Amino acid sequence: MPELPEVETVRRGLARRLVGRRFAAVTVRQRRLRRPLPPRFAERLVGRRVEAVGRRAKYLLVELDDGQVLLVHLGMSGRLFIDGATAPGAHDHVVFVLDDGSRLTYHDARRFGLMALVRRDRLAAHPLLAGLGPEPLAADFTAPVLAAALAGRRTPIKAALLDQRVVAGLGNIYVAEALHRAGISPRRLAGSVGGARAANLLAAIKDVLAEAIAAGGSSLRDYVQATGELGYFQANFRVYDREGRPCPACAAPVRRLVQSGRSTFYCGRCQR
DNA sequence: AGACGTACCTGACCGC
DNA sequence: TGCGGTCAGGTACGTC
Repeated sequence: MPELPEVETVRRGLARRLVGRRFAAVTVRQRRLRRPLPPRFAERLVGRRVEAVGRRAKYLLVELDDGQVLLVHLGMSGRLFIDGATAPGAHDHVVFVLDDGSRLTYHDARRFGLMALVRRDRLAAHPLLAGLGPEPLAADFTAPVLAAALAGRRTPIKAALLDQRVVAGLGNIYVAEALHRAGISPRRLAGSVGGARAANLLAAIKDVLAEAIAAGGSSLRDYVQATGELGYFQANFRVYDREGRPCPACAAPVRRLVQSGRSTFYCGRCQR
């Protein structure tokens, strides 16, 4: 799925196209996503004007003129794209028609995504958002904050960084890339990442996310930007999905291991 | 409390 | 060409 850089790329694309527009019609073709769409979903959206498109972690926050926020999570295979008048195809679950005649389609083969409607003043307390850790690119996400979140945890650092309560927005790809940049083994216990290591890791997280956003995100097998174009950060992966190929830093072959059921790519020489 | 396995769902890909 | 097995960017839940 889209991780933070991909969601941020979609957010920027949506903001350009949606802000100031009204929903003229909303068609639900499949309401069973990870959770069912809210009751009266289409009725609650039609006629509403979009005031802003924000983001928290991997959630898109479409702010509406009646104080509601349309919250969208893309799961692993969710896409949002503006298209013309083509007929909806397989896995096009929701079609939003805008007042300028353009259409926004939500497409999600695996249906691990979700949408919710939340009052803006209740957003922070909403169960989907309340437990999220700091935004990794925010100024107040600092090395001491990261070190404190990791302190005492006996789980591998790989698993800790995937935990959205520690830091919100990283997924399997960017965790692997950040750990490589920081020279930290994915197997190292989270609680042993403090001091200079935490500072290195913090910088690596911020750098890799910022670079990926600047590149328009990554595009694996089913991720496309809001505009339909492909991001190209995947060309810059140093370890992710590069098993057996040389580490860009030391040329040792990139290795793969499985941690809590998920692939981890790393350099056994650079990462300790 | 925290860590682990499993479930959700479909498609792509690989080897036979 | 078809079939079965494996894997995929995420999260939530049950169990220990």
